[in-house]
Amino acid sequence: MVKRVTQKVDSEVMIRINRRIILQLIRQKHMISRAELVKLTGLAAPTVSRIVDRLVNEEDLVRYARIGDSNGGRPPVILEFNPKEKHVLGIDLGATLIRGVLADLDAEIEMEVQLQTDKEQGYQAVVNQVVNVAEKLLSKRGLDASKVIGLGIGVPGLLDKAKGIVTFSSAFNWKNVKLKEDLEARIGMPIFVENSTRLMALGEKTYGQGKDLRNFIVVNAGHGIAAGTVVEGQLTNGGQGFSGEFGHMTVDPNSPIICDCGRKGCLEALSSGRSIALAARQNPDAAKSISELCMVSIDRIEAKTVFEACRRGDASAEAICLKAIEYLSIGVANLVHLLDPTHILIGGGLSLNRDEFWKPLTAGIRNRLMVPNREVKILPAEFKEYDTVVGSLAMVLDSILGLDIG
Amino acid sequence: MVKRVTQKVDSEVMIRINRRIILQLIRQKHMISRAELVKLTGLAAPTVSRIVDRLVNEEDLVRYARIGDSNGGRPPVILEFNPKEKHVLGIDLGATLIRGVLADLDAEIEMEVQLQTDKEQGYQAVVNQVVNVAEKLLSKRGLDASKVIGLGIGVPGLLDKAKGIVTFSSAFNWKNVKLKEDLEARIGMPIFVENSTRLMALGEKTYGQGKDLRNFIVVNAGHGIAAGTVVEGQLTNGGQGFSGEFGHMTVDPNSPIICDCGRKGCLEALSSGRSIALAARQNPDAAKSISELCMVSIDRIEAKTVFEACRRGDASAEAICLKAIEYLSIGVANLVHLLDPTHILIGGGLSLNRDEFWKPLTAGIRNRLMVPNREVKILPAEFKEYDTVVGSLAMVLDSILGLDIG
DNA sequence: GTTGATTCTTTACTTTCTGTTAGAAACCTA
DNA sequence: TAGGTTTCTAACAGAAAGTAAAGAATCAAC
Repeated sequence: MVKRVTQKVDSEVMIRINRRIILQLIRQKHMISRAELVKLTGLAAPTVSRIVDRLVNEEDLVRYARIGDSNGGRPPVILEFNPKEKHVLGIDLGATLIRGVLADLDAEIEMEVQLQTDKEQGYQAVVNQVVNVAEKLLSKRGLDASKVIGLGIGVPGLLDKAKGIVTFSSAFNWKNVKLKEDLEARIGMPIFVENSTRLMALGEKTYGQGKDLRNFIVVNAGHGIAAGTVVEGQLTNGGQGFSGEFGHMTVDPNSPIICDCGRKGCLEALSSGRSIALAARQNPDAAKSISELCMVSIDRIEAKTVFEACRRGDASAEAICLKAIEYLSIGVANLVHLLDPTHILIGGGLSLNRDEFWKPLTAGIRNRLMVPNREVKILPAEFKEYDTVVGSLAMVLDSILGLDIG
Repeated sequence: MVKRVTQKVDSEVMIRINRRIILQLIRQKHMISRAELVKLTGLAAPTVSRIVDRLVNEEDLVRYARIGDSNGGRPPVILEFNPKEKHVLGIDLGATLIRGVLADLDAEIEMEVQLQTDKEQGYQAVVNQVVNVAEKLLSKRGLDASKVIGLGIGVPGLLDKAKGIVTFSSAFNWKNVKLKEDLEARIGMPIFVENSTRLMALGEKTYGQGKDLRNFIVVNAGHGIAAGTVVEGQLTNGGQGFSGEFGHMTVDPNSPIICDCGRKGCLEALSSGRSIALAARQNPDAAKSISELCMVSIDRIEAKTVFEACRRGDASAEAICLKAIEYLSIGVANLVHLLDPTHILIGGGLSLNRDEFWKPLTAGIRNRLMVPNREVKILPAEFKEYDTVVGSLAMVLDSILGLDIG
């Protein structure tokens, strides 16, 4: 067998690409007429009609929604993505929280289930929890698996997307677990596994702030730290699917703090929510004052608590937060210099804080950028804590609708 | 005017892509038959023949070279990229050296001219030098501009490729100079301007180590430091064309050393050839011992000298080199975690040193990588000091041959 | 040498896309 | 109701790739 070099184009590829363009637009614009599709794609009107016809009559993916308002002549037929009675499941498998959602084919969330992650009990327990969440989502609506086209799940860690194997996850302490296989055996539908941060980027790219952007980065600043990068319109996977391990960027080689990965000075060990909580708990003065101010016991102090203390004017908390944010700014500035994105979207738990997080961060980043790079826009991720889940929906829909191919 | 969203595909696009695939293969494989093209592309034989026909008879870009050896049947006609009497010019505009080459359409270098860069005299003087180099390359062969399809030039710094404006170059102290325009006025042929490091990556991708790779990074470790990244087969430009400013990654925020860009702890200020030379000159002990050992005056100590002293066993020189290399390893490891390339190619002046550079570098990088990322291969760039020049040839050929589109 | 198999290339024809042109359908304005 | 506008469709043309089969040039075997 000869190894093909590049993808040739024949009429089959041609129609597949044009079909994809049209399907993408219908999905993105939500409600759109054929006339508009003609203008946006540059395709001839009969071509658009033909493709839409097939999507409506053969593939059953699109439907005629209603007659639109006239623009001075015959009113357009408005098309919409066919919600049918089909649904998608998306799960964000976080270190502390499992968030599952049921959505329609427009990725509109219809129901949500949350569960505290019980990771201490090991891998099988977590798998059980995921199955549980999926079953709850179905049963509450009285749906069976046949009404669901698939389940997308975002996991923090390194993984082999195609095989659905989690190669390594420090958050869960997993090595080479066959998550896709194990879930497919329990849940009767196609399962898609991907890194949570890359899913955040995919979510923003498909439905959020990144819709019309070609170069942007989503920074997931939460319990851990990672980045999803979109370069020239493409979500990057890296050579082995490990792209985005931003948290293990060394930002201070002289730092005494050792990361979970065993190395010194990792961004994640200096800026993550986990590290902020740790710093507060381990500093007796800070721990005492934060604990008193926010009325939680010292071993219950979380990053959120530290930021709250900061907001209430606690100096020791502020010092901890500013230090962490400073390192994060260094890391983000490094990203910008390297990849020159037009936008930086920041999500994850930390991004849910207000000025006490955002002001020093944006200022810190800009201070560290070379002049021309300062054009970069720094924004909160659109879907906040739902970013990964929205991305997991996008992933399933992309696969099923044939939108993720060449 | 409506903004198009994605590129539609019609028969014109179809033939353009297939033409490009075939042309790329002919260029890459150097000598290839239509039968092989059929196998490699998956296109039908008549399709390949038709496209090749056009390339031979209408476009005059390919020619029948000779009859190949039989494989048990009718012997194949071997095609080659048509060298005709056409040529390309490539220039590497370095901070210390201007290297110009004349090459055939296979990017085989036919002649070379070098000039010490006279950047102290300002922009116009450098433009004059470039014109000079180009004219020498032509006149020595008795060629006139009509025999040359274009000139590609690599410049260290940020630039707007399309307009050919160098936005900022610290090496030359230029701001917003219209290099393309100014050169086109003096040299009667199309001029293409690009960042030197991205050209290194393009050179490796087109003709070198990166030929069959989809995710790799070329690190230019020389006078300055920068990186060219190829992600999913695409050379990245970034949102504004500023991608690759690896040298301004902060690797030690507590370092007292201030970079040309005004910030502290930039990789370039800690690891570049310039910084190594500076460190040696400014440390009295080291300067004295290196100067004596290598028999050069202190103000003539360059990075090369320091490495030589290191090779000859000078401890102070070794300390300086190891420190610089350590920072470089940190930077490269950061790159790997972020983008997960399969290969790292290292070029630039520093890479021309031997074990005293490579051993601590590869060891340092691997030490700083998380386990699964250690699969990455670290290799010297194939074309060494000719990398940028080869890339500039590739750029011109790509543009002229229509290979850089869609 | 002649014959048959093998490999490479071309010829003639089919299929399947998109595009063009013209006209029908459905609305607005006057 | 008439004329203009926008949207959509029908019929046909054009262009590309593909298929099948024949032709061309070799090798191998008798």
